[in-house]
Amino acid sequence: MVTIKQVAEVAGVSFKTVSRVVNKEPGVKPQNIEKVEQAIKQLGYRPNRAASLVRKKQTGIIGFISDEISTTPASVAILKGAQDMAWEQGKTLMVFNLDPKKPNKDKLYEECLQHRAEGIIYGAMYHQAVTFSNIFKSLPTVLVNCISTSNDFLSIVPDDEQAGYYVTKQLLSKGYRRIAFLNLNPDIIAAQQRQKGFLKALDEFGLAKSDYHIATIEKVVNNKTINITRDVAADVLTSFKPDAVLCGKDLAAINLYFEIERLGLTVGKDIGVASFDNWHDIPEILDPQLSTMALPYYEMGRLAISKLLSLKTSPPESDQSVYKMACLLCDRQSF
Amino acid sequence: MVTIKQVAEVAGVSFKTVSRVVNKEPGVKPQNIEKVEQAIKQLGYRPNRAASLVRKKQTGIIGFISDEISTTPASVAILKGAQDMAWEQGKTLMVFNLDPKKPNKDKLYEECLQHRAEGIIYGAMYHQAVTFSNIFKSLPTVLVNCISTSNDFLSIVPDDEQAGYYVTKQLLSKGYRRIAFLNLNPDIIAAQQRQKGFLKALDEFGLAKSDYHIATIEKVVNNKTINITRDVAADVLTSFKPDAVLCGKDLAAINLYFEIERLGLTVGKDIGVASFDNWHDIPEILDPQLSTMALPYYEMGRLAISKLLSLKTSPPESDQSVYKMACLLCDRQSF
DNA sequence: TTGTACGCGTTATCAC
DNA sequence: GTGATAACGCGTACAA
Repeated sequence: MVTIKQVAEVAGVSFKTVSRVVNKEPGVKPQNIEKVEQAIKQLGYRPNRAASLVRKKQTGIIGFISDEISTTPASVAILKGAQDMAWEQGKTLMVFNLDPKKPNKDKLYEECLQHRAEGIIYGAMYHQAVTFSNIFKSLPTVLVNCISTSNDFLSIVPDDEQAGYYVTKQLLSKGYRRIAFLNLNPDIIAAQQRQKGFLKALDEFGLAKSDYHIATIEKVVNNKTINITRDVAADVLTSFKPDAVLCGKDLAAINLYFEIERLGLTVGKDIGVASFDNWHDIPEILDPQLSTMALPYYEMGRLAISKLLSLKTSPPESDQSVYKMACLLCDRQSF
Repeated sequence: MVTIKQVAEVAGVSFKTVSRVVNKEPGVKPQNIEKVEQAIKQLGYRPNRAASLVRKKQTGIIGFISDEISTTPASVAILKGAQDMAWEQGKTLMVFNLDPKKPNKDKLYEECLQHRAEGIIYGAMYHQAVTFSNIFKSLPTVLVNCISTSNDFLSIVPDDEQAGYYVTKQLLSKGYRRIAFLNLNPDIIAAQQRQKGFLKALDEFGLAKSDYHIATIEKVVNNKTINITRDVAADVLTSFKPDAVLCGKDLAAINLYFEIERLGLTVGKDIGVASFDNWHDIPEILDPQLSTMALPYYEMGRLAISKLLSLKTSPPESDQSVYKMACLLCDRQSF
């Protein structure tokens, strides 16, 4: 490997001058800059990142630990947001994924420490509460899409209550008055908060208990969540007869569309449909295209980096701060 | 930050002995190992990876450059496979994503070089031909899900021809004799190769031209691919009247299911459906569940690392080697 | 504007 | 078994 000294020799200057050119420090004769740059090109020199990191106190590395990257697009979007923002801020993201077979957060955190990361982002695949060991206190840490069970980290989560509230208000303001909510597993945070928002919106419009219906489209069997949208939708559509259905996730909305068509109804005409996620290409492949509350994963990833960087300059106001990010409605044709 | 020397002082040994313990080198008195480990714990010492990398020749770092991580699950699965295999081999993956707005492979490659990566994996989101500059020759490089336009890199791609051939044979052996192939954009490699396999299987069964039908479900307008499955399916189903449909991707199979139901037919009973991808949760959310050719992205990621590591010990047999990985049928209930 | 001496935290060599 | 000492490639401080 070519070193700074070899470049110096070829360029006919001291290696320090080369260092100055490489790091764009001011105060080098243009003539010498030229000479050095020529030598660099000629020899194919690349700065050795590791060597420079030893000397510098700031490594510019941020560790990103993800709880499971493959199953949902959520963690991917978060990662992308974080990566983009990190890049813009001149930082490098080191990404580590938990092994789903034997998840060991501490081991990955250890890895980050060894790389002298300046901070850690922990991203979860769905909005949940996670328990962290004390080792996580070693560095500034920001949680994304999850909160800590002991409430001691800065967290960035989607504002699921706002999402439930907003989309319900939109349905109501378009005239729908008999809404069924096919919610996710009620044990998860998102489901609880969305339901809260849903009820709040209904309440504001003065709707009675008989005007809405809430059902669950997920069943947990042996720790595995299974999707029962098809059956639940069939039941709710025929018995409750809603004029609009709010669905817990875009994927399940596929099932819902099928049931609605089977009953001879048309989505967006006979019955309104709204959903949550804005999951990849799903909303656009459906006919009519699905109006859905987009979960702001990308923006959450971006914000995580900003917050992390500002954490380092100014300590957090309180031990617990949870940033709830507003969700936007992707307005299409389903209601 | 705690250094090896501080540990040595606390443990009452020389810093080289600490280094030996940390790196698990043999030849240290058990007594001293104990002392050192105690001191490490007490001080909270973590080895400085950067410093170690300066001295070692092998950095253990592999660069992973992905052309666009967010749009498709493909690159995510490839990444995960690569990450798992790298971890098993004691290597660290440094992940870089191309900026879709201004993709600059060379810049990211440069980054990898500066980190003294030992090799590079370049992953694409769909099976395509990519052009690389000469800088990519600097390190052992393996391409995944793409080939080089100049055929000078080891590539790992799905065997789309085999996939098309295999799934068609399965359809035929189940008795289907009038098959429509709703293929992807014919400009992409996957579409071409699958069609080749499709035709080969039909030929082996001695089917005439009138017994099959090929249509395209993607249209390119202003460099944007749009999905026209719904219309194409409606047309093909009513005019050609197939007894089975082979669909280019799971997402489009959703549209196909809708059209089939609309015509009063039942998937898996009146008409067989097969597809390609095994895209996340889609095949399982459909009713009946979709039988589809799984693209072996995860395994491709794993193989990429293996091949990369073996490249370093033994140079490639020839300049161009393309590994085509077989696709497996995920047999469910749609045919 | 340029160069020298030194140190960063670690691994490698070799003598004890 | 152990520990000086050198070396890795580079940044910092300061002198020239």
